[in-house]
Amino acid sequence: MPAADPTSPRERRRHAILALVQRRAVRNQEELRTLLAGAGIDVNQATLSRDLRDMGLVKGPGGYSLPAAAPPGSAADPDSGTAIALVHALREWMRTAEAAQNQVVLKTPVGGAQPLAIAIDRADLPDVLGTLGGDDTILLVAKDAAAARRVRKRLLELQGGAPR
Amino acid sequence: MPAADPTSPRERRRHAILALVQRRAVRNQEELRTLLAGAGIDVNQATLSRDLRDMGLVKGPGGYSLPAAAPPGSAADPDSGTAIALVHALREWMRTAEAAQNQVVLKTPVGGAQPLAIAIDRADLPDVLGTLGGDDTILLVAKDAAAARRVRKRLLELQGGAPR
DNA sequence: GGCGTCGGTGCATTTTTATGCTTCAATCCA
DNA sequence: TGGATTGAAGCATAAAAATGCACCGACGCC
Repeated sequence: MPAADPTSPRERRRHAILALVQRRAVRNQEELRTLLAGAGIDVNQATLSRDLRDMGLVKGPGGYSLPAAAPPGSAADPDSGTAIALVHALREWMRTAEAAQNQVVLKTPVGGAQPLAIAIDRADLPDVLGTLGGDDTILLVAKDAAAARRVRKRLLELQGGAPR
Repeated sequence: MPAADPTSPRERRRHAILALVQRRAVRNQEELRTLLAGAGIDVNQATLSRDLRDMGLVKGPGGYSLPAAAPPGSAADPDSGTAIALVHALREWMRTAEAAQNQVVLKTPVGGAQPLAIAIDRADLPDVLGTLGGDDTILLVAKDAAAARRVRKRLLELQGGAPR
């Protein structure tokens, strides 16, 4: 299982994608492919399509970008696939989870915070009042310390839990 | 010039699109077409593509959605087309602009606030510290009352200004 | 060491989206 | 009223993105 090794080619590539997309407008996958090639990363369009999807990037009139983390109850897809998506995202990105006061701080590899934050938002977990995703850190806000601890526990369970 | 009449078919359609997209996940334009047809609105895929672009909707793994209005200096496309886009957006959506204290309140038709807010964000206007888009209202925050008045004036100029 | 499993990627193809060009209806003058 | 102008929208097609399938290399287990 060649997976979340922090320096796997896959992860390097995704970091590069993230950096590119934040720096300049990237209008399509072919353009992205060229840019990556310039950075010595060769990959085909199919893989980029999958990367972009997995990273949660969105495509708008101005090219690809990170969606801002939305407030938890907002218009997101209501189907129950979100739970599965969350488990996936947690396994892929969550490195640590610590509760502090009424907050939970999650650490992720660089670039993982946004997609994970989005997955958490969409899952609309109880006790989670709001989500704030940075680059490699996510801050979850809960009502009080007890709620924060519950959230942390639940995330860790989900990550470790049910068979893949 | 069959344009921004508040009840033009075009505007009705766009409101319907907005409502649909907020209510459920719409994964592609064909699906959107079917949904609209169910609401008695017949339109082809090409027009939807243009609607979606003009409204500033983005497509992510979960379907189409409104991008959250970002803070003004954030990662957006840096090319100068933004200015033109802003003029377009203003003409399409801005109904009124009033300054109050250090703020400017813009009114738009229902559903116009998000796309216009985004256009304003991207244009990165001087004096604009932040933008908050609702459904038919946008709040711009400036440093002080004088700055707010300048912003309002500038927006009105842009809207009325240069030949189309 | 051989074997089965699994994730990741490429290739080929389908599906989805964007767009050039055309038509049509509404508006504005003269 | 007649003619010019303009924007919206359709049709056909090009461009871009998603995906089924196959392969390959890494790893765990026997």
